[in-house]
Amino acid sequence: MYSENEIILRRTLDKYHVLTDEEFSDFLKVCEYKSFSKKECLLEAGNYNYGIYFVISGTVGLFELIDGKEMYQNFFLPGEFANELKSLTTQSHSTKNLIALDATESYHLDRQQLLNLYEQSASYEKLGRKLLEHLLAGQNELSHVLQSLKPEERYRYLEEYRPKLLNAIPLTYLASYLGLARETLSRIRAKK
Amino acid sequence: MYSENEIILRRTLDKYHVLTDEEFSDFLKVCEYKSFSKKECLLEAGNYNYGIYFVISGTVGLFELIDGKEMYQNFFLPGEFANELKSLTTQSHSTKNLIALDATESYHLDRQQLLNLYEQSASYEKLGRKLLEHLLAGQNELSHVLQSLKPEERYRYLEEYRPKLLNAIPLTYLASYLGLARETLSRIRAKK
DNA sequence: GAAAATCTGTGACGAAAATCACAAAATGAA
DNA sequence: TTCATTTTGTGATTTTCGTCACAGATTTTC
Repeated sequence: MYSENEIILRRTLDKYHVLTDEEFSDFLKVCEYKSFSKKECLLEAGNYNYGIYFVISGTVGLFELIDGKEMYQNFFLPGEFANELKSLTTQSHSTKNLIALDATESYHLDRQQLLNLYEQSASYEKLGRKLLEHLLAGQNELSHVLQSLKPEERYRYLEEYRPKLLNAIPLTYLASYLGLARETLSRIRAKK
Repeated sequence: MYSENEIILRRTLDKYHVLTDEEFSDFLKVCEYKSFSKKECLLEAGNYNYGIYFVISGTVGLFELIDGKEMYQNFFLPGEFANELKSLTTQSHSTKNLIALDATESYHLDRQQLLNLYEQSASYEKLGRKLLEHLLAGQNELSHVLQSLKPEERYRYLEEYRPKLLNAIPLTYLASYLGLARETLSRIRAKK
């Protein structure tokens, strides 16, 4: 009936709001399977943003080029929705890049088709709202970590709350995510 | 017909999604006018979170006590929705405080009544979703500022994108918001 | 499997920011 | 107004972290 990947997607959506079979079936129609090889861009700076990606397998990074350096602002693991929200909602060109950090499988959800869904039923609005609530809570927490925690505490925070990132992501990228120099993070990890 | 404050509220909502007169009228029913004197708490750490506040006049700060120090994580000015989202959505006790930094007028929007509205019409869901999109974009930006910008650049960011905060909020509180020592921010402001 | 590219570890060093300390200024309360 | 409290400015000192440099390790590419 449903493929393996479709079941994973549904389980993920269920965490936010349970769709009926019919609603989920319509939802699947806006999903287009796309795979990316390592280092391929899902969204490139300067380009228009056509939607978001549900990560099935692999890893996706969000970064911005600042003084020629790739500053990572977020990471998306399987079961998460990789996005660059600002350009998506304002319909402007993105200043950031979404890049596959490993070979990655995804469903692409087209922006306009998502908007159509929103008009179709309050169920999709609710799903979107709850997903956003979840994303915002996470982003609040990240800001807090950066505002108040010392380098070592930031690392401990990752260990405790986002341990999967430690294995999946090169330390170099994690450093920019945590607002630290690569060497500092390396030394923190070295002791103990 | 509508009071001054109700018109301000409506104009604010319109920025996200336009409600019909009837919808807005129902919306007003969940709004309860509340005023706070300076230093009064809208939400206290340890307490249950009963909703969000639309700021009519004054200033509201969101802070968390860390090692006995008040670390400010956000500020809300007139026309904004003061909130502590995590405890609101998870229905848990708040670890943070919402406090009036000046004499403040607000509408309190009761959590359960908001949930009822969501069930009533997709229009409210859409409003909530769009408001959340806006909040998330702002929070993404703040994280970026904290991840990538040096102290002086953080101050310039405030000057450029949130200049009202510079006047409305004591420098001491802004320092924690920007992840800096109070003295550092004072010196940045001193030169030039 | 060899070469290239990327990523990590580690020392030395310096710059930047945190901390400490205290005085001055501004604000608020009685 | 006066006193108390809060907020801000500024110097001296210490600490932390970023920067630079380079070697070793790991991963990718062909």
